[in-house]
Amino acid sequence: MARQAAHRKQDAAPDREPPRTARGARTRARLVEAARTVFERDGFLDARLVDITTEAGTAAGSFYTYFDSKEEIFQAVLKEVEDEMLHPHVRELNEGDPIAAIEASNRAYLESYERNAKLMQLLEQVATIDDEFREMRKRRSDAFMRRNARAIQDLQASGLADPTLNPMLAAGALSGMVSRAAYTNWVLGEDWDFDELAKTLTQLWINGLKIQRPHA
Amino acid sequence: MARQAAHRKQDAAPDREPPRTARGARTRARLVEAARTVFERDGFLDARLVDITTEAGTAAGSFYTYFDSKEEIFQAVLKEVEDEMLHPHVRELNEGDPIAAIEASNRAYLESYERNAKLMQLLEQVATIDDEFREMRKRRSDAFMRRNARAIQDLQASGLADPTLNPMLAAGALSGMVSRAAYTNWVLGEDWDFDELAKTLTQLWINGLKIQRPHA
Amino acid sequence: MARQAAHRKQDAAPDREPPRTARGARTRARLVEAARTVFERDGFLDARLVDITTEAGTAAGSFYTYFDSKEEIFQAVLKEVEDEMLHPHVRELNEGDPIAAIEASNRAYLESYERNAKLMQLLEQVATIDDEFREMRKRRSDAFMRRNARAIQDLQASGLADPTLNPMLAAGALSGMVSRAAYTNWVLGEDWDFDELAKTLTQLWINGLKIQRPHA
Amino acid sequence: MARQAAHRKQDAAPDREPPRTARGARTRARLVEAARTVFERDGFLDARLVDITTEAGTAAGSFYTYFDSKEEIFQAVLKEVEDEMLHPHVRELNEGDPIAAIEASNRAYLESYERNAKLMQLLEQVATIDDEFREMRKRRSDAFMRRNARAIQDLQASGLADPTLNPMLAAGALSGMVSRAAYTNWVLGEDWDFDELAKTLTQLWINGLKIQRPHA
DNA sequence: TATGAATGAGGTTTCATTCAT
DNA sequence: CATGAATGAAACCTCATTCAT
Repeated sequence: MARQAAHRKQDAAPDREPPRTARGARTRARLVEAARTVFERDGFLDARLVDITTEAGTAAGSFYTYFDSKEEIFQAVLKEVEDEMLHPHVRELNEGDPIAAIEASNRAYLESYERNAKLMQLLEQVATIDDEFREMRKRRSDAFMRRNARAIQDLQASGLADPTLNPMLAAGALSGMVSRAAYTNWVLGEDWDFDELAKTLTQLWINGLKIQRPHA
Repeated sequence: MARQAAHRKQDAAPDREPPRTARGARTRARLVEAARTVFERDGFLDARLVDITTEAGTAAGSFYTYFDSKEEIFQAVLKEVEDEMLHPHVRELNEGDPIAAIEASNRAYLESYERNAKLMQLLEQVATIDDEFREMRKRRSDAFMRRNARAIQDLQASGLADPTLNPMLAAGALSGMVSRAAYTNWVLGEDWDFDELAKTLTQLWINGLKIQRPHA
Repeated sequence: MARQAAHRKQDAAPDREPPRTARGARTRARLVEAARTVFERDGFLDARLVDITTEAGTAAGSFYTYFDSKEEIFQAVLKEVEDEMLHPHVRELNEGDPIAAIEASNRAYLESYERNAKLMQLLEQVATIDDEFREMRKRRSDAFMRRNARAIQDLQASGLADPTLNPMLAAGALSGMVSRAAYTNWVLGEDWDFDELAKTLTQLWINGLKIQRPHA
Repeated sequence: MARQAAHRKQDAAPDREPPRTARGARTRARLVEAARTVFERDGFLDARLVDITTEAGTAAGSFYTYFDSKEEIFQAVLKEVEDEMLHPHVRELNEGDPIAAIEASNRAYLESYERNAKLMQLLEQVATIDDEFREMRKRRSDAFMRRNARAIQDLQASGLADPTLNPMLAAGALSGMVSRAAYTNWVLGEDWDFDELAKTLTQLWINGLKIQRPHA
């Protein structure tokens, strides 16, 4: 296939079975690791399969023993690093202090973003290229948004947040604010101070929801 | 190629001169229009030069009479539609009612985004692909951010906004919130209600800055 | 293109590694042989890569498995036939009879030139086209010139050659005379008699240096 | 036509008639002058017709009002500078001192070569590319060779030159020696001292023919 | 005669994918 | 399972030449 068309939709991958032998597992693992290296270095588009196999120290043909396409190995890379890809969400919002919870959540997200900036940039790129991946990503975001929306609803029900806000939309918008700010800072290279950024985002989030400290 | 005369190489595109005849201007315009059609239909990556020339009804070679690359004609497309590409910014924040100004600004941005959703998606894609374009875009965003930051500072100085916020960061974050929400809605297809969205974003913006109505 | 990964660019060809399999070596050899055939038949400029791959019986793309450009495969052709590309030089000038040595050397050169006339014509052509190749060729000529110059110096020191001549320049000029005559005859098609030519050149060389038979 | 084939033989040019108007003559002259500039700067192969017309300050299409091909304008350039393209020949060999005549002739040739080095390089290039031009050049060389051969014959007849030499071959070889040395020096960039070079070549020529000063 | 844009044949180059060993 | 060479479909790009104005 010509290179320019490499990102076009391929037919659904029928969940390939895992390698049968230990050697196979090792080779596959090497390929996934190499793919991450190459993707982060060159971006998804500029990464050639042969770059990945070279980096992995395998023959070009071996790629197809484990993957059908660049998209597929990219999915495998993502699965490998799933834990590092956080979404901004407020954990345990109701337990104890909601403001502290929001702050902790934002800081955790920003720290993770900074640590994995190259990967996050990659995600942004692939999301603009590959429909399937874009939808996968949206599903994940939506899940987080719903979770945050529930937390907001709870606060509103407790009289601790602005009751005029649409919880779903507010959750979506505030999550977006944080992730966009992180993108601006570490992908576009805005060079904001980390603490300032965390503080400002948290403040805007809290102000935005008009969160008040619960009555003790 | 070795035989390529060295003196002819040009690194930076030295602002190609415009067509000298009416016919030339027409052809160029047809190409730019065709490019926009093809880009919006197929995306930047899948657009082939031959698609553009075919759409424009010219020979493939004519492309190079006016442009050197897909990137260059994309720039021309952008220039053509520059007015439609708004940035979220608050116009005339201090004259009269700042809340109304923010609301008007956000609505204008969202309307523009909705109208040009395909183009905005394209922008996002190209920004993840092409460094040069990414930087151009950042420069524009920064300009708007600074403008909004000044408006926020003025409000803070007048005692009408949360004085603890870093104006620059707040401006960046809130702009990002709006543009990210628009992206989520019209590119990722979130399908939020327009009025709800506008209202929520404005509310979050106002809450976020703790803006108060000026004393009459 | 902007998307070309920067780190992949290579300015100087970093000595491509040889094929790892026998099949690869065979294919490469077929390509080099085909290239020689096509170059000699069509000249360097008119030779198209597709002609070479067709002649070699490979796919067009296979060319790039082994070479980056027409220039590169031309170098490979030259390397293959290096032994046949003599420079006019006087071997073992001092051992025994210098006149016989000069004559033998000239005859050897002319015979080689005649045998490889097509190739020599090719060399002349490429030398006028490609700077890199021109310099490579000059380096080789210079080496031979220096060698002949030393021989001339020795003769001068022994009182057997005109001591007023600049050895370096004389060596360069006489070598040039021979190679130019060969070019005139077999490339321009002058159709001189081989023996006459060899005799005349040798005579002019000997006269030119005023070489005398050593005293027995 | 594709560029790579630009040097292929075109059908014989049927001696185009000269421009009818003064303006036409001026445009043609500008084109020829521009062609020389561009050819000397870029070489024959890398010169594009559009470069020439741009340099001449005319439209691309105007080229075909006066010439049919790059070859044709090249011929026109040559005609324009015919006087500067000397061949090494011994003028007025018999009148007075033959040695002085040879020296004068060689110096004149070398001076001309140095002055027009770029042009001479161009000649070499085109001679390896274009059959028609190669033959034209050979015809001219042959004429000079015959002239020199006659001079040599005269000297032999007068007992002033080595009678064992074939006059034609000797003339060809010695002319070739001089032109090759000039090429080596000013095209290949050997950087020999002019006077040394002239002296050496003359000495080799005289020695080669075993020329003796005529008896007064 | 001058203009400069339009044409398109013909080459080059890339690289995902296949396949014989 | 591993290898690495072979394939060929697509793209790109150039520029001599033509042509409408």
